[in-house]
Amino acid sequence: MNRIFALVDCNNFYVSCERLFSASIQNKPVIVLSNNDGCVVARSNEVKKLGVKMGQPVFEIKNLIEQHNIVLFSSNYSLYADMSDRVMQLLATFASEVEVYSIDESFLNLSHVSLESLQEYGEEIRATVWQFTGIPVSVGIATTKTLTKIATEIVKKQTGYLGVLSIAQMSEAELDELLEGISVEDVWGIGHRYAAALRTRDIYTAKDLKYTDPHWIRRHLTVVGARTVLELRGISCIPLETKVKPKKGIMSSKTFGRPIDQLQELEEAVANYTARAAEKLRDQDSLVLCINVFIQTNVFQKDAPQYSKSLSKMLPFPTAFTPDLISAALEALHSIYQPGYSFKKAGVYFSKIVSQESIQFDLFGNFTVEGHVKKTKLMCVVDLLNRLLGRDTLFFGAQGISREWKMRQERRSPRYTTQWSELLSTT
DNA sequence: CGGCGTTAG
DNA sequence: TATTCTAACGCCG
Repeated sequence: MNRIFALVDCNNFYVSCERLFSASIQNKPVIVLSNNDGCVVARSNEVKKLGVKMGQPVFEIKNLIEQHNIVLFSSNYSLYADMSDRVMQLLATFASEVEVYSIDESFLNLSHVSLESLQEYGEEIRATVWQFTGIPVSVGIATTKTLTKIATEIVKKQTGYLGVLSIAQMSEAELDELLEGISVEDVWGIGHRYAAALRTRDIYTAKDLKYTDPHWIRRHLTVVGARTVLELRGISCIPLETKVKPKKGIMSSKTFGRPIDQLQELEEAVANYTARAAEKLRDQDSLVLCINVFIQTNVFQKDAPQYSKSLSKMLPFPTAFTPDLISAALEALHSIYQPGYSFKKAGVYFSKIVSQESIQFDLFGNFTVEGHVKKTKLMCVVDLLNRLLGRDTLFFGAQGISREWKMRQERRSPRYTTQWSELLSTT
């Protein structure tokens, strides 16, 4: 029996979240900004029509913003994450297997639904999410994950589908007709580089790609590209990943709100990023063995002196204890720091991540079981308090207090759904 | 195995 | 004046 997949994709997700709490921006052009309010990361349809691109720097569209009264928001991740949870919980009631693919997308296994009722089933999913969360979604249904992406693409771009399209029951000829209308760079897994390579071989549409020689694809687009071709042919080879896998790398990095030249401020920033990364690490019950610290000046400032350096440090034994990680990070920072530069960005990256279960004892280092247990318990308490009472209720001295280097976020909406003090009120 | 390139959201 | 962040994976040497 053929498998059936659905892709449920929230429309302009961050913008839709903001619109839930503001009646006045329903049909207005709305943009959500990246960290530091620097780039566009979400656009309402009105803004897409104006030609604003994903990731575009805000300063490039300053005039457009004024001319069209575009409403700007800083990103409000507490709100988006909470709304995402609510949507995903609802989706889980429609299928026994769900893959939460990103903050605004899930794949569902719909193999239990008959071909004739797929369209209707999709419409029920959409109506339910809308009723209980107010978030509009698009649903694409097909026999492979790559084809669900295409169905969703069509739903979003062409009017008349009302949010749901099943192409699972279509004949090969009908399918090919649809694929002919999709540019090859709009196929999932084909980015701008691969698209350019394909165009040199006169491959312009999803249909062209579907009928391309698999050996050529295998050579030039790797095994991933070969899978994409098979998926376009209706052969499912990208399985549903239902289990959340622990991350193999954890990164915490940010551009500063303003350039930094003092070592002490860099230390604060690096300590903070390390603390964040360590939280994520403990969240997935992991320990880390290798920590990498990097700093860089403003790469866009062409005429300013540039400096960029990173350094990895192996830890003596795997740990998730924030103070130990901060010490290691600061040591690395001191090795790479050069005075006389204005730094604009720093980051911390954890690699060689292992499960807490499979801890390897270090015979020669100063690892002791008692010490490990004590540190684990302490971090448990810190995490618990911060979860209950808000981030940074407890933090380490090295993280600093004033944090003047912090990113700019001048237009963040209230955390309506996760902070009692920020509930929507009418007064 | 590390570095690089590519893609995704 | 001004330009996100995070993660995965395949290939190659």
